[in-house]
Amino acid sequence: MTTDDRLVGAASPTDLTPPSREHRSCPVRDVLDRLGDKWSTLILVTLSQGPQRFNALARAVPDISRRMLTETLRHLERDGLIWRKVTPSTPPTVSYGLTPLGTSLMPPLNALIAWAERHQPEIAAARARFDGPIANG
Amino acid sequence: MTTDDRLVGAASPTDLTPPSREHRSCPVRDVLDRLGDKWSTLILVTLSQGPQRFNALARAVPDISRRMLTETLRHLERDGLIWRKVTPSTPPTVSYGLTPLGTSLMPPLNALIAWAERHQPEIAAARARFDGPIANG
DNA sequence: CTGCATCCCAAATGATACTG
DNA sequence: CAGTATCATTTGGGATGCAG
Repeated sequence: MTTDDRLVGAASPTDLTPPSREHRSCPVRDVLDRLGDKWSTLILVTLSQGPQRFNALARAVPDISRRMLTETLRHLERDGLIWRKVTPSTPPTVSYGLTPLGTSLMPPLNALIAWAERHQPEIAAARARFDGPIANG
Repeated sequence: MTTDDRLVGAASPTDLTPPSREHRSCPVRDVLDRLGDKWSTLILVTLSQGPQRFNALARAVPDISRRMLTETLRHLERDGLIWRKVTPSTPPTVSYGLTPLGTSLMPPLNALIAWAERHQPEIAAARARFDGPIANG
């Protein structure tokens, strides 16, 4: 086995079921895919600063459409990373915030963000090196 | 400012350029998006076990097509996370491996994977709680 | 063995209008 | 205010065949 079992949803050694299709059952990939879905990380980081209402989030995450905001919030809520509280006033207000589970995700997530920040110059340099030769012929 | 500046590509306080479009210039989001592109993480983890040849990677990452494997490897190479070495034999062989930069990404990445593994039961439970009421009416 | 080009379909996402 | 529904577009990604 050359691939990390944690990421491909390895079957037990005695289970010879061919992995030809539907590896989606791997829980780790499941979580990572969610974080990679373009908006989740941004929303989690925003909420890590404190609970926010729907429109506040929409304003805080500039390019997101209400459709995507709603959908992403639902996913995060479903996974137990954020809570949703409806105050039945008129007009009704809905606020969102991190759950303890969501809060526990922030340290590793921030570590990744810190890595990205820190190594951004190296990445930019690598890209310049990679892209440059094309211009030179 | 309610949103984390690191993730929305904040301009300097004196730069009032409206952020209405094209936030893609944020380097941190740029990196996170790359990690979220479904295959990059899997390839990085596989390569963290040592250099691999193209077909070995194709076999190690079960569901990937050659097209996606090539493309993802190119992206990672461009970003300086992996190297690519061509041995001009017949038939030619090409091997890939982590660069020091790529290696430096593994600790935070593994931390995130560890979080996902560790909290997977809680996430599954949260989903069951969220999905359950639908069946109950 | 590697990898690029093409075709094609499915999923993701934005825009917009409507509802409670 | 906080969504939901629909439409149109963009993008991701698989299959396949060709080339070095």
